[in-house]
Amino acid sequence: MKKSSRLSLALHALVHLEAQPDKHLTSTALASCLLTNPVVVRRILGELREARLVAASKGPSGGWMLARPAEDITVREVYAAMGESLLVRTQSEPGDHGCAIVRSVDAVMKDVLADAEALLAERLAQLRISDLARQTHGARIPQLG
Amino acid sequence: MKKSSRLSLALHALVHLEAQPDKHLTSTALASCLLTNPVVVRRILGELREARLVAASKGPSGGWMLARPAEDITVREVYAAMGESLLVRTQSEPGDHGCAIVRSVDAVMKDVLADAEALLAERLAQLRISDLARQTHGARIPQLG
DNA sequence: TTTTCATGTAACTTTATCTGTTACATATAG
DNA sequence: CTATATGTAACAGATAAAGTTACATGAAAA
Repeated sequence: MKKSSRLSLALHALVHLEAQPDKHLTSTALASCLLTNPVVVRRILGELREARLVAASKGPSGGWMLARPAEDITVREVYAAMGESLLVRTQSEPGDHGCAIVRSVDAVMKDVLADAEALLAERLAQLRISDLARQTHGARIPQLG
Repeated sequence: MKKSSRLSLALHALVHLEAQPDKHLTSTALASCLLTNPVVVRRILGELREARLVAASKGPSGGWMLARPAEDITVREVYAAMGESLLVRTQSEPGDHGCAIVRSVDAVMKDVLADAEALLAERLAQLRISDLARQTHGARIPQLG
C-alpha cells in the first residue's frame, strides 16, 4: 500500500462482499484479501457503515455484509462516504490569503475543480458495485478460506 | 505551505509576472510574495521554464519573465508542465494485482479517471493567465519592493 | 577583468499524512 | 461464562512534500 488507495480498498472490499452475499466476512478475512491490516479494513468499512452501505455484526459468526444489494450501491456513494476528494486541493494556506492574487487564483481554481468534481460524480453515479463485480466475471474470484 | 499546492504556487507566480511585464522578478522577490522559499520558487518555475512558459536570466538585473504574453498561456499548459495530476491515483500496488478483483477495480477506475482528466484538461485549456490576472483587477496587486 | 548578483542543483532537515501495529474495551452468539 | 467479532485509541514507521543550507555556474555592470 502506498498511495491514497482508500477508495480502491473500499471498492475492492465491497466486491468481495458482493461475491459472498450470504456470508459475514470478518475484517481479518478481508484484510488478507486486500493485503492489509484488519484495523485498516475496519477503519475504511467503518466509514461505509456510517453511510449505511455495509453493516457489521459483532461476536462469533459476525463480520461484514452489504447493507443493500450491490445493484443499488453506486461508486459515487462510496466515494462520498469516504469523504475523500479525487481532485487535488489546490488551495493555499489561510495565511497566504493576504495577497489578492492568491485569493483570485484560489477562487478560480476552486470553481473549476468544483465543476470537474460534479462531472466526475455524475459519472461515478453510473457505476455500481455490481458493475465492478461483473467486470471480474470470467476472471476467478478467490474464495475466502 | 501544507498541501500539494504546487500548481497554485505556479499560477500565483505567473500572475505576478504578468503584473510586471517589463521587469525581471527574482526568485527571492517572488518567494516573499508567495510566502515561501526562493529555492522552491526556482524548482517550480524551473519546470515552467522547461515548458517554455517563462524564461530566466542570470546575473545582476536578472530574474524571471513570461516567455509569452499572458493571453497565450493556458492553465492547461501550466498544469501539464507541472507533470502533476489533479486527480488522485487510485491504483493499488503492483503486488496486490494477484487478485482479479483488484485488477478489475483498478482498470475501471483508471478509465473513469482518464475521462475525467480529459474533461478537466479541456476546461483548463479555456483558462488563461490573463484571465486570472483580470480576476484580480479591482483588488490591489501588491508591488514588489 | 573583477565584482556582484542572479539562477541551477545537490544534499539534508523538517513536517504532514497515511498506513501498519498493538492493545484493549465492548458486544454478542452459543 | 467463553469465545470471537467489531470499535477505537495510541503509537510507530514509511513516504512524500516543502523548507533550508551550501555552493557551483553564468551574466551584467563597475
